[in-house]
Amino acid sequence: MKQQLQIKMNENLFLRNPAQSELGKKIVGSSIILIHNNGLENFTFKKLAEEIGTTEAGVYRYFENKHKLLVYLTSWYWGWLEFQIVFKTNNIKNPLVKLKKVISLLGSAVEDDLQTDYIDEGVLYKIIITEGSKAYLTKQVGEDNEKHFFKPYKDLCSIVGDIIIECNPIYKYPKSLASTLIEMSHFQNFFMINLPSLTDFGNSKEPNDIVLFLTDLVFSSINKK
Amino acid sequence: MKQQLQIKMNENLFLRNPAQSELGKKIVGSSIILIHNNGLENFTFKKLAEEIGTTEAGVYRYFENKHKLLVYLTSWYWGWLEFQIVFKTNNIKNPLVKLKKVISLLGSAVEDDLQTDYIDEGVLYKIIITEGSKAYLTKQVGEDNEKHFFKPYKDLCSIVGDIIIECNPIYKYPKSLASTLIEMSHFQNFFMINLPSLTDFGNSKEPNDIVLFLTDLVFSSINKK
DNA sequence: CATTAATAATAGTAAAACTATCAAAAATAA
DNA sequence: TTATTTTTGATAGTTTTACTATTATTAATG
Repeated sequence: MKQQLQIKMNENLFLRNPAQSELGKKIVGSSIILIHNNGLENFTFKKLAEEIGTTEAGVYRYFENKHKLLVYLTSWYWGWLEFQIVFKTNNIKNPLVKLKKVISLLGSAVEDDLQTDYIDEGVLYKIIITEGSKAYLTKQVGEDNEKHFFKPYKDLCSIVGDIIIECNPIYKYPKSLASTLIEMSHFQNFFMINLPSLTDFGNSKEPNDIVLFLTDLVFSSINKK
Repeated sequence: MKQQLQIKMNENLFLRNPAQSELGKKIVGSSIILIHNNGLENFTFKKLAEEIGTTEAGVYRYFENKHKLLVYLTSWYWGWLEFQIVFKTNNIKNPLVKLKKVISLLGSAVEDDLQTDYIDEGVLYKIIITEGSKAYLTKQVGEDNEKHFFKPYKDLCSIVGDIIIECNPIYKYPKSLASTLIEMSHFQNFFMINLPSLTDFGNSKEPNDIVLFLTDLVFSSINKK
């Protein structure tokens, strides 16, 4: 019997749980592809409905609107990434080694995880880079936060922050360094591809160079005497 | 005769130059207020037209669409900030002192600059924090970049990168550190206000704490032996 | 004063973002 | 297995957004 990874999602993000039906899974899976192809702004529920052979109303039965769907996708991603990080650093005792591993997991292109059949994590990673911050850069961030929509993201930051503290218990800015690290793993990637002069990796276009930069950035901060 | 600061804007951002007419100035000035009040997503040309007593068509004569207007506003801001930075660090010889000054200019709340009558820089700063990255986090970033829409932002990053290089000529990531610094001066501010657990300033809510964090971050990186 | 250019007023279209209804199909429970 | 509930498909409709077009009026300029 093959195991399936299930990410527990906030119930307020959807009207009907998309993970529990074929149509729901198609909505989630195809929305990732379509957002990647069209960009969030040009992605519509109508296009999505056509793509998967249902109607607009069919999509609306699962998600109230585009914003909730985006928050759902980003939450799923952060939950998935937290799992990856916890899983893959589980046996590492040395916090410095652990932190290095985290940075490389954050920065390297994600390949499709076969544990989840209907979601292509590689494409999801790409839309998180371009569209991810739009989930919280809104007027309703406060309300959304009260509904715990950003819990997976905050949990991940918290885990990274805790590792930083393990590395250096007197470092003053573990949370801000963690959020900086996570945000920059995406932004430097976006810049490298799209606005290369904002980075030092415009020529190589090598994701691992970002990992080296972030490693240098983080370890300089926490190793300072 | 009182001096007016004019920021030179890319001609492709508008259909008619808003800086050269009363209506144009009202469009720019009020759009800042309305985007701040409604958020970019709920801001429409219709609301803007009503606010300033013209019609939708009136606004469309100046800006092709909301995206171009946003890019215009962000460009204006980066151009203005570059001017502030160049002006206020002009007499500083020591690059370390200069860099510190830049960080504090980036991180501190902007007060209304009286040299520009129709733009409230304080409010503009706030919308740049929340909406600024949406100017380039789009599907058409490549095209927009070819039209040099992001030149003011790139110029600013370049100036900051050059100061970093002056501080430490062998530092390997001046451009990425510059873009990290600039992005984080906004993101940490946004997080501090809206998602405080992602920062170490949730209690104080003091912008200057962000300056201290960023100063520590940058100087740790460039002072490493 | 004549000409050109900018604006206001009005109207209209296409698409996006929803909501509602009802019948058919599928899942589930008795 | 049938009865019941749930989910989906098909269709239709509303409101708002994002735009374009037309013409008369007003303001600027030569």
